[in-house]
Amino acid sequence: MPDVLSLRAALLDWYDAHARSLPWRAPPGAKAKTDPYRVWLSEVMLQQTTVPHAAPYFERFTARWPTVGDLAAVEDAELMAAWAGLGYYARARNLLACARAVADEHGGVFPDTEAELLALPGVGAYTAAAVAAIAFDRAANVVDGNVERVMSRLFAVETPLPAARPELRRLAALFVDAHRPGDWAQALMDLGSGVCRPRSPSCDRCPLAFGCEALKTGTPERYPLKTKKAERPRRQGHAYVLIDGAGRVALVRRPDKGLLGGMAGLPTSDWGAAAEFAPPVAGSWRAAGSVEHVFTHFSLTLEVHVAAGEGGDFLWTSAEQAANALPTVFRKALERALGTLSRWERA
DNA sequence: AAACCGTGGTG
DNA sequence: TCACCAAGGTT
Repeated sequence: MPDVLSLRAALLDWYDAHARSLPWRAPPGAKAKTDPYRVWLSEVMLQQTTVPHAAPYFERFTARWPTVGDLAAVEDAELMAAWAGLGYYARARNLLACARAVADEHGGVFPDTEAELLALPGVGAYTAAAVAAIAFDRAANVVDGNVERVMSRLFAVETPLPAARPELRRLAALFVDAHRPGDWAQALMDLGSGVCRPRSPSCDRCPLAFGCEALKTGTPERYPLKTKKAERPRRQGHAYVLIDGAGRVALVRRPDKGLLGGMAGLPTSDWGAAAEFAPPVAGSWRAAGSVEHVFTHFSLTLEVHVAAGEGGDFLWTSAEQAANALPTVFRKALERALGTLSRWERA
């Protein structure tokens, strides 16, 4: 059994020397903690999202909305447009709901306990613990995918995920301490992302190698064990790009719930095993080829169609503004349509 | 509690 | 190529 105290000391020492510098992070041991607003915003953006993908969004958001009060005052559509491309759009809806809850119910100040944080929209067990530890120095058990992987390897846990979650959480709790809880959480995540990686872990650079049970087995990358995932079904659909004389594009606002909820979108058919061509308005529609997109739980082929037209119950938006406000699947379709149009015009 | 919910990088 | 993966939360 690895010695918890030695491992703790080794990882904190390693963090002091090797901590990544990130836009939302205070240096190791810093007396002035990061603004809770910035910690919270970064944690929400980083849910299931890589640092390189989230970082530019974080910079834009904090430049535009420096405080939680500024964010709370933003219009829904403006926030959804700013989130476009980051994915998991429920996060953006909950982000706004959370900012408004902090503004209206907490006097514009983030609560500093895990329980109160957990009650906020879009803040689950992980995010509540992370904000409590990093922004408020609370001894919270911060468990994310990195921590699960590190624990599963340190203790060579043979139970596969997701069944192993409770056990991994108990193991992680063994290390939680009132001494530097925020640094501890971030040290574990830096270790998980840079050293104890899912594939080809760098055990030769690992400060915890001396106590790692998985390393002793000779195949540390076997951990954590996982149960097989179901395969992704394939769906088909049509997307309709209607363009008026001023070069504006007809967009719709998608329903708040469900896939891409609350986002601007192109008019489309239903998506299923097969899709019927039924454009939203009559006109001389021309086929512009297709685009592929992969969502979490299905793959989609979208046949793109273009026509000239105007009026109707649409949000008429300049092509440039549309490209910036649309989720990626529709941005692909729009680019396909515009590229095809310019080829036709040259011919 | 299993299913749903995006995107881009990677080997 | 494509399956896997990333600082999860909600229903």
